[in-house]
Amino acid sequence: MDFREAVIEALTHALGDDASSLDWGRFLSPPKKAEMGDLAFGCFPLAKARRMAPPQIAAEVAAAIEPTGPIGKVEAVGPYVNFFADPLASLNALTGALADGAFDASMRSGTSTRIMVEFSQPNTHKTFHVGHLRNVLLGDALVRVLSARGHDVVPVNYYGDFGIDVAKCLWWLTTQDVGTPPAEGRTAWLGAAYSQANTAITITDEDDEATQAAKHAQFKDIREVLRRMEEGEPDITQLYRETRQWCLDEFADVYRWLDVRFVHDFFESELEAPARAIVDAYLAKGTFVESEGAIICDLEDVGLVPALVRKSDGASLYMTWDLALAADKFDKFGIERSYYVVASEQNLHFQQLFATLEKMGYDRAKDCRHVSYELVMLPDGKMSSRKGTATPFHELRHGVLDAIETKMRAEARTERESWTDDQWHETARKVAIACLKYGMLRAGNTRRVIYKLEDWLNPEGDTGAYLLYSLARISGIFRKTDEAVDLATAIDAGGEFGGQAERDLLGHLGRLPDVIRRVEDTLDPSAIAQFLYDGAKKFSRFYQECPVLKADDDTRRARLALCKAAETVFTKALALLGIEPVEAM
RNA sequence: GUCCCCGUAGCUCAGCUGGAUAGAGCAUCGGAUUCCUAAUCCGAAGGUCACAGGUUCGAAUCCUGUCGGGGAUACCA
Repeated sequence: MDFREAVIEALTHALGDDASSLDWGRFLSPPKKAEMGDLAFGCFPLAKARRMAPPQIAAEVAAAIEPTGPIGKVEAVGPYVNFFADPLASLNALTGALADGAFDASMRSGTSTRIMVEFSQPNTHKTFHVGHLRNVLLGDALVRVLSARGHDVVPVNYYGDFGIDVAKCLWWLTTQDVGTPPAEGRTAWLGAAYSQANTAITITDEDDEATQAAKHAQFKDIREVLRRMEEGEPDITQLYRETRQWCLDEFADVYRWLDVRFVHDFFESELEAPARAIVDAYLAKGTFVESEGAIICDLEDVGLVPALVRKSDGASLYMTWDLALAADKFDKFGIERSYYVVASEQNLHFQQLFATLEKMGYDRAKDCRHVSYELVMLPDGKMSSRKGTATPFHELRHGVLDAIETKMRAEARTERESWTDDQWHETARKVAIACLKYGMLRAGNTRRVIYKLEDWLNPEGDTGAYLLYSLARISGIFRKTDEAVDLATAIDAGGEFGGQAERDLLGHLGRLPDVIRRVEDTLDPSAIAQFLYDGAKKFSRFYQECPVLKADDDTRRARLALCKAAETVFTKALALLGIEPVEAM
C-alpha cells in the first residue's frame, strides 16, 4: 500500500461517517512547506457537521491516528492534520516503481489517442531567428510529453515556401548586385534580401510623388516575378528551386542540431490547387458565400467576424490553405486530435478556422486546439524578419557554444583533464542546448520572452546549465564508487536516512507523473521546467548536507538509492524537454 | 468600439482545481571549500499581489468595474 492510500485509510477510520462524502483530491494535498510533512488534510469541510473549529477537529483526528507502515508520523498544526511518510518506506516505494515500470505507467494516460502536432512552420527565403526557436522547442516538448503520456503522436511541419514574400526575395536577387551567398547562414542571407526588398518598396510619409510612383512600379515588378513563378518560367523557377532548397537544407540542419523530428512535411506551394477546389465546392454548397466581391464563411452565429477564404481578386490566403491542410490531416492521417503551435497573434485566425471547419461538417473540429504562446521580444520591441531586426539562429548557436566552451576551459577540473576535443565539443553542445531549451521553455506560454544574450549565457542560477550540473554531480558520485545500486532491491535499514533534505527530495521526485498529467491539459511544458529546477535545488541541498560515500553502510546504501532515483527521474524529465544529460561538466 | 493575453520584491518570473507566515533566480550585503564537481550551498534585506468593489468561514487565485502594457479586429502572411 502506498503512502497516500494509507493516509486515506487512516483518515477514513478516524473520521467514521464523516469521511464517506469527502473529496480526497481536494482536501488532501502536500503542505506548503516540506518540513510540515508530506500530505496534509485540511479539516475545513468537517467544521459545519461537527460544529467545531477546524483546529480542534485537527487535534482530535491526529490523536486518533496511530502511525504505522508507510505513515511515519502524524501531527496537528492549526486546522491541518499533517502526515509524514516513513522515509525508508517511501524510498523503497519509489525505487520499486522505477524498477518495475509502475512509475512510467503512472505517467501514461488511460487511453491512447492519435494526435497531430503541427509546429515550426518556417518560411523559406526569410531569416530563421530566435523567435522561431520558441515555437520549435514548445512544439517538440509537447510531442515528447504527449508521447510519454502514451499517445500516438504525429509531429508535422508546414513550410511557407511560396507567395509574394518569396517573390520579393527573388526580385531583389535578380535586380540587385548581391554578391555570392555565404557558406553558412544562407537563409539569413536570403532573409536580408527579402528585408531589403521590403524596405525598398515600403512607402513612407517623406516620399515625394516620383519616389512613390517608382515604388509602385517596383511592386508591379514583384507581382510579375510571382506570376512567372506561378507559370513555371524556367529561369525564375530554377532560382526559386535552388534557393528554396538552401532553406530546407538549413532548416533540416537546425532540427538535427536541436534533435527535433517531424514525420511529415506539408508545403504551402502544394496546397493552392486543393484549396481552390475546397472554396469552389463549399461555395456551391452554400457554406461559403460571396461578399463585397470576396468569398467568406459567415460566422456571426458563433460570435465571430466572417472568415475570408478568397480575396476579391481571386487569390487565396492563409485561411484557404489552412482549410485544405486541415482537410488533408483529417482525411489522410486519421487523426483524432489536431494541435497547432502558433503565436498568439493568430488567436482569432484559429477560432475562425475551427468554426469554419465545423460548418464544413468536420466533427473533429472540436478536437482541434490552438497552442497559443506569446512572442520572443527584443528589449526594445518586436522582432521582425520584415525589418531585419531579428538575431539569426546560427548567430545565436555560435554565440552560446563559444561562450560555454570558453567558460569550461577557463576553469580547471580533474574530470576534464582527459577529455578529447570531441568530448569538449559534445559537452559544450549539450550544455548549450540545455541553456537554450530551458531558457525558452521555463516561461509559461502566455508570457512574453525578452531575448537578451547575456541572460542566456549567465552561468549562475536558474538556467539549463544548473540542471545539467546537478545531474553531473550525481554521476560524479557513482564514478567514485564500485557499489552498484539495484533499484529493484528494497533496502531494509536506512541508518540516518530520513533528514529534511532527503525527505524533501524524495517527495519531489514522486510528483513528476502529476506534473506531466497537468501538461497534457494545459499544453504548457513550463511546469516541467519548474519541476526540474525545484528538483535540482532540492538535490543541491541534499548534496551539501548529506555525505553519501562517507556515510555508514546503511545510510550510504539508502542515499545511493536516492541518488539513483533522482538521476533516473531527472533524466526522464529532461528528456521531456529534449535535453540530454552530461556525465561531467 | 469589441475580443484575447499580461500587471506579484529594484529586475526576470513561480504560485496546481480558493486554504497554513505569498516563493525562487538576478542584483545588494554577510557567511561556508583539509570533505562525493563552488556553474554550489547557507543567511540578511527587499511585497498595500495595479486599483476599487463583490462572492466566501477564508481571495494573489473566482466575479464585476477602472487604470496601465501588449496583441487581434475580412482582401499581409
